[in-house]
Amino acid sequence: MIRLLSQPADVVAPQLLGWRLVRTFKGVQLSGMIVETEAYDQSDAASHSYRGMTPRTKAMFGEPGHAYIYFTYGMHYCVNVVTGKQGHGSGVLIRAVEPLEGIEIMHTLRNIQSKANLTNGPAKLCQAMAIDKRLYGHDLSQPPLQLLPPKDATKLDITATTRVGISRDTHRLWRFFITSNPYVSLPKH
DNA sequence: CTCTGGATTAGCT
DNA sequence: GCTAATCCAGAGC
Repeated sequence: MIRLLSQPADVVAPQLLGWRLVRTFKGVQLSGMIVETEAYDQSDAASHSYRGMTPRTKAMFGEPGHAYIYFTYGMHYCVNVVTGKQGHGSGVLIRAVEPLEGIEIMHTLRNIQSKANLTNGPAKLCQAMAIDKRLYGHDLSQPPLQLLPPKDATKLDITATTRVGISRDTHRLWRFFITSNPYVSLPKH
């Protein structure tokens, strides 16, 4: 797993599709299959690591396989899997998962009335899985937040597009999702 | 110190 | 399609 994660973010991002994100929360297991990712690298002006290491982005420059979590728009958290070698600032943003276990708890954590999906957006899945800054820098090989390989080696049909919500380096095809999966954040694009 | 805008989302028009 | 919500990192002075 570390062998995979120490590669560049744009190489790792499509390969994390089909992996599971497992959160142990109050003794209950919440899990989902990763269906959408985006790559960010220090050479990329859209990345938080572009301007070098700061207290906020420290984890992106740390060990691969740990969590880089950031807070944005005054209310949302998003989670990345740190990639690349120690000292290189890169990571893979988890943009959507397909809920597998603990779906009722996720509904409670999301606290929404609408039928909008539970985990089809980077901040939505963090809310549904109780992921916030307490897990900043967490080693994803350990509970209470783990990244686990797919159970089977089915070859996935993957689509690559430009990334969502950025205003610089917009041309890179660094967003990856499982083609036709209903749990991606923006099926069209 | 002050200012700006963001790897977003829900709810309304 | 539009925008409020609501915090703080990063930049500029």
